[in-house]
Amino acid sequence: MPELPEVETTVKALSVILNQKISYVKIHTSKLRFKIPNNIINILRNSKISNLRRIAKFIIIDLDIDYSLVIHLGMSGRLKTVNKNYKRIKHDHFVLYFLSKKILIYHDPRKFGFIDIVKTNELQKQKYIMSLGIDALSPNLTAQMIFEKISKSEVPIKQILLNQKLIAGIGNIYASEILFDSKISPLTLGKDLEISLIMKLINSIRKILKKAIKYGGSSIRDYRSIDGTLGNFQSNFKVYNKEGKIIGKDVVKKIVQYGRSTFYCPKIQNNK
DNA sequence: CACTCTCCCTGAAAGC
DNA sequence: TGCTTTCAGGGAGAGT
Repeated sequence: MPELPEVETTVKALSVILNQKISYVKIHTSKLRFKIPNNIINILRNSKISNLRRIAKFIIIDLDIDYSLVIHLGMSGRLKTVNKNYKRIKHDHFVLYFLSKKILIYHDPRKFGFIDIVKTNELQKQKYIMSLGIDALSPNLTAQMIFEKISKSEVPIKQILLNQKLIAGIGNIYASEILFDSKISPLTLGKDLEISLIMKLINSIRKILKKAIKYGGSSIRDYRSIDGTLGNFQSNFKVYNKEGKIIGKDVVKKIVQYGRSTFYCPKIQNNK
């Protein structure tokens, strides 16, 4: 599932299309989470990729014509590139053909992702970007900042971590992994987290996400295969999807919070 | 505004 | 075996 590390890895891998000129755009399915804008074909055709970046879980592909292509992978979205001889497979929804014969494909079985085109200088005004909190890997993220926002919250920390308005980039999988690493119970309410624990939490956020990027970076060698991005990560999960696994004197337990599964070790994650 | 819940979608896995 | 049901997840939007 694409969370911050997978998006970061994808953006890095996309460097192969940097400075490339788009020659042809094909929309196979316009109805994703939102409809792909009609004008996207005209804007993209003949433009050149000038920059690639990530904002939270959004992939931003800047063009040389002051427009930016915005891609969100939702939960099953993947981007893949091929050099030529592309043959469309099921769930390939959007395809960019480059003058160099390289091809970029957006593939998304569940269609939870979306694709948008906006003027680059209006990107920050888009509601999906505007509402985002500080990036999970921002060096400016401080415990004080988070403490001020959650010190009255009755919401459990697991759910707080998923709130993109507060901290952007963490999804359901890494939320469990981060809490396990910081030995904080997912059930702890925001208001009950002392600043020292928030500092610990932030350390774990950085540690886990950076580690995932590192592993993602090594698995991305196989970027052309669709499932390549996730393969190597799973073996690194300590608790996610590991219900019943014995860790020390504890056992991984699965609970459901706000309709999302949470995996944790009740004895280890006791906030001590 | 802040919070909770439902829904979108498909494929994999579990259930029968 | 094969059909049916359940579950997974990011985030918008509705409801409270």
